[in-house]
Amino acid sequence: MRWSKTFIPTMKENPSDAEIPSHQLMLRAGLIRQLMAGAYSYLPLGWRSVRKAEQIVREEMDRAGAIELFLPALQPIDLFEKTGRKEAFGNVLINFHVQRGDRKVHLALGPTHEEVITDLIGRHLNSYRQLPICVYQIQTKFRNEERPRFGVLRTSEFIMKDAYSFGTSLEQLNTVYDQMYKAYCRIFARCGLTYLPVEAESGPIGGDASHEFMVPANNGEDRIVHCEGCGYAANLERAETGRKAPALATSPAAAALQKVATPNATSIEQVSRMLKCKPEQMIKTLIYKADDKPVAVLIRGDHEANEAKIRRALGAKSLGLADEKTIREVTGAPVGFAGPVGIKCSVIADHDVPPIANAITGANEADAHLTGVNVGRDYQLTTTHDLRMALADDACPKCAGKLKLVHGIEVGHVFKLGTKYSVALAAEFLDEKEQRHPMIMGCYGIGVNRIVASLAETSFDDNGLIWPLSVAPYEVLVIPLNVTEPDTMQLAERFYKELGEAGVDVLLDDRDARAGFKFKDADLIGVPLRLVIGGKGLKEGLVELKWRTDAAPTKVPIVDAIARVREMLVERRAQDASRVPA
RNA sequence: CGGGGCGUAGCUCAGCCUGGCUAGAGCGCUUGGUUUGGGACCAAGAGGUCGCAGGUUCAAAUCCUGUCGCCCCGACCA
Repeated sequence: MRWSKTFIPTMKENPSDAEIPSHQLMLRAGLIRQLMAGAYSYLPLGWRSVRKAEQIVREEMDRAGAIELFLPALQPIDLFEKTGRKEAFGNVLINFHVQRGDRKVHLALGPTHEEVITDLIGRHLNSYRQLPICVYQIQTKFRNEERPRFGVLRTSEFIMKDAYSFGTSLEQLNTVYDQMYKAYCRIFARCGLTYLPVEAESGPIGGDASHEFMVPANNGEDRIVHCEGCGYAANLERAETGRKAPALATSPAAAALQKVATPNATSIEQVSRMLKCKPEQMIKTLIYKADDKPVAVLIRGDHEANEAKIRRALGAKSLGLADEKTIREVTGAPVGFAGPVGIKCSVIADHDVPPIANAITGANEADAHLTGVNVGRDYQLTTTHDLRMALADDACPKCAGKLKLVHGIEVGHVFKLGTKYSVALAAEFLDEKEQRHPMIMGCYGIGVNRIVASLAETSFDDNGLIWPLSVAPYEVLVIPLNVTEPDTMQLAERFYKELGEAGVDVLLDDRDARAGFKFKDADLIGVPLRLVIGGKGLKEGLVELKWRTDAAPTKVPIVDAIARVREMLVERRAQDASRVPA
């Protein structure tokens, strides 16, 4: 492509709306433009990268045995009513009525396609002999983001690869899951991303039934816990800690239990300010309802409760914060004054609670707290659990190391669904004994735009983007220094033509602009390999080659240039490929 | 949805507090010339319903009210 014939609106200055690197650079390099909050146009350069990422995804899905198809973005609302997800999605589901003759039809724009695919497969596959099968598509998804943000990272419309597997057994599910997991590793590695597969919260199926693929980045919305020692990685909701249960002995320094007035102080922050104590001196008492039974959960004041851990510790199916009425019944006080001393329900505590000597907690009485609260004497525990969100420097659950807390961008998710959708939509098969069973499903998503945005977010320098060869919009940028010089231009045209014929993605900067201007643009858009023609070098029969990441160019004789470029590309590709797992 | 910020030329912004001639700058754009290896220089231009609506006033980019849009923090995100 010739620069003068395509559309690459680069910008020297950062648009004021853009704050994070990927957003700024994608705008400045002319990859995207915003249409409205949460919706972006992909300009030629940006679209080429998206398509390259998409193609890598496609190749790896095919390699893993998945079958590509294409489902409608328009979906009848009934499907979502059947699975209960109209409710579950709520506002996120974009849905509307359209007029058809004298009727109104209620439609939704697909936020994902579990319903559609389950309906389709359930209708047409009926026998265990036809299973397992894994199908996928690359489609635009629509989710009404309440708050779109971070440029292209969180939008209301995005391209997603979604795959769905259907099988007759857990073994079949596990096999596909494994294949998908491996395919994902290859995909992100091929895209040149630094990625981390992390254990994710997976609902009632439990175990390791869900992994998210994260790109560590400061601006990532997700928080993940990572142990560099053993490689353990999990998202914050899931992350366990290696803390041990402490002794449940009353502190020898236990002071007298005292009630203090704390009018209107209902939060840890308010109480700590009023009593001039640190939050870590306090016990936060949260009243939950676990399968409709109230339970008091004790967490150290400066810690954050993890509901999934609490649910698992209690062995409960459902868990939610209790309503005001329940709290009054259990504590005899309004919300904000709960404490373990004398509470009328069962109590479980996090490991870090009993070691607090002379703790401060609610007095189960309005406008009052207790000080000098000590385990064993004032409240009883038989054991403790890991009930809070992991923190940096917590012990690793898998080794002797310490956990690190990092932010990440979720680029992929693999998930064992089970039979939720196949039951709701009657996707059943007949086994060899003529018994009906719901199919066992898995789903596997990849945010294609997010691959590109994650690269922009993590691979750049002061001058602009730095693309890996595999996802770069063009592989080689040919820059004739002076397009009005016939010798220069003639050679540039020849290189452009020959590289193109050799299957290289080449961009020719044929603009009549000064050298410095073109170099700045070249760095900004980040094309991996730069070939410069003109000036003194040309008179000596030399041209210059430079990787985007090189400090200085190397001079190559004109006659060798094309061969050298091809060689360099081959070497780089091999180098990149060596980082892709088998 | 709660909190905060911002809407003036294609982009970045000044002017607004304290109302007053024809609304400014830099970059970009057009034309001509000089330049030509890291975002050149000179000259001449084009480009603005000051987000929109209403109000106050002799007079509104500026003050008031409403509204729309965008950004950030939080809540939410099978």
